[in-house]
Amino acid sequence: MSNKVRVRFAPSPTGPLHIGGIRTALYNYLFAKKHQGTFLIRIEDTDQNRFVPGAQDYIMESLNWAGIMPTEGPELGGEYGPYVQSERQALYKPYADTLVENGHAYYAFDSSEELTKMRDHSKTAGMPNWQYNSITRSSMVNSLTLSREEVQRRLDACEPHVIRMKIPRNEDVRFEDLIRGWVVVNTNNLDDKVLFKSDGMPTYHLANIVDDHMMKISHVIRGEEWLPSAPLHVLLYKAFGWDAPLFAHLPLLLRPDGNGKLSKRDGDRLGFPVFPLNWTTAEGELYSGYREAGYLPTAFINMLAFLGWNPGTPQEIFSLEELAQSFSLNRVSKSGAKFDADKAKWFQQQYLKALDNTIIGQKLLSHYPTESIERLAIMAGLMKERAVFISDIVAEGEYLISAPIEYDEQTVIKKWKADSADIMREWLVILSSITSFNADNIEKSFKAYLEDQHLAFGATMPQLRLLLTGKGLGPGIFDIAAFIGKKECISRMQAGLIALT
RNA sequence: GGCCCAUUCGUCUAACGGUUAGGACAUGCGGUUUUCAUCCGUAAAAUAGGAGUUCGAUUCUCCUAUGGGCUACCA
Repeated sequence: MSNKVRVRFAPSPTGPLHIGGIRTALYNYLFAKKHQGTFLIRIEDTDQNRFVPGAQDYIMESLNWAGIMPTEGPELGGEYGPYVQSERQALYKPYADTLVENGHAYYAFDSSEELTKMRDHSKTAGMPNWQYNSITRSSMVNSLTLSREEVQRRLDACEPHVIRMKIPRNEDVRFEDLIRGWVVVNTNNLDDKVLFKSDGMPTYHLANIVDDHMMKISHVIRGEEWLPSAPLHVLLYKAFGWDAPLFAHLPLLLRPDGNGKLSKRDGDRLGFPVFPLNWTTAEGELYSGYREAGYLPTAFINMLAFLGWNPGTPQEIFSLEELAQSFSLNRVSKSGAKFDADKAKWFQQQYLKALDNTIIGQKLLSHYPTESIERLAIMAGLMKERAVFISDIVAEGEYLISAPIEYDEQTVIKKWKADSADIMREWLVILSSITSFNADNIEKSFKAYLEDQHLAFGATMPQLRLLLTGKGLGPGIFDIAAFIGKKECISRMQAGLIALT
């Protein structure tokens, strides 16, 4: 790549960003990193009606959590700011005017009410796809049909109007998408899109092209939902006489069941988050997020990277740096990917397993503030192999910290026999006499006792586990015993013997 | 309806004209751990259909089907 790579993620603050958006941001980030380029964020808030307070902060916080912060953007600043389109508002009108002057655009005075009426009419007449285009514009109220004086009069009277792109008749627009190859669309299928709205704001199309040009964007990497408007964008670059950036349209993230793209309600309906972070709507409705569900950002990113991309090698676990090294747009797949919640969990499990025990211990501290980091790290080592989330360690390893208050019914029925109490009482005496109370010694002495009594380990161990933990399964029982300590073992056994007899 | 994009195991995907169509997740079955989990092994599981092009098509072309996206003074 000869020119400097500059890519952008351009969300609109209309609500929380879902994981498809994060993935788009991620691919932009990876692409920039890979090519020593710049990744920036631009907030596209040209629709004042859909603005949602807090959405912008949510977006930034999500990117920050995921570890894919841009180097230019709102609050971050940068050479090409401001990075919020509403703050750039004054900038766009002259560009729209230029297009009118050189004949690529025109003023249109038709109200949106008239237009919807128009569409409804033609629909009932059996023409479902009425468009404001190269044919119909000649019968509409615009600067192409009105006299010069009349147009000027209306403009002077501040009559509401928009500026529309004058799409040429019967031309093939072609561009090479980095993921899909050549895409060709005939302009007869395009309509005269509004570039500048009557409220004084540009539409996405205008603002996007102007900003991408001014911010020297080299590659536009965005979702497939933008593919149909890419020809319009190509036409716009041409009309301005600018070089267009290279385009790459990413496959969509699809819902795991049935059909359609992932939407915000799917997550909680299907039992997995669709959002990076929790989001509460103004009405008080909560959409759950990956962070709060307990996912490590590293696992989340790794999982997301593989939804629509693969390195071409069997390696699946990638750090962010490794992803950036390996990433390439031509290994991005063309077809939409159904989100797989099981695979997401698997990634999380892998990352938890690899996470340092002391780090897990530190995170456990908020649940067990009276415990030492050292002990919590041991707890992590004991529990993490059978956990997916840190919360599982807390939930399943509770007995490591405090004595059981109940005993698993099924295990009691299956493993607690008539003679169990006697056996455990005897063993308790021996246990009390163990001097160096570590897992090895406890195990040796327990097994020696069993041998002496001709008891089977498999039948007896669960009884000890039951007394100590209240459960029928878990980590090695001697590790548990050593962890909770001799004094605690004795008191738990005594309490258990009372409870179970 | 129109336009555009896509189509390999249930899911994510590999194979860029020649492979017993590979891997991962999930699933089944074994083994290790006298528990559970981990780990290891193993099984089942796919080229949407039809025409071409070619000595040979998962791979190239066309048609059909299916899925998806777009079709606003939303992004």
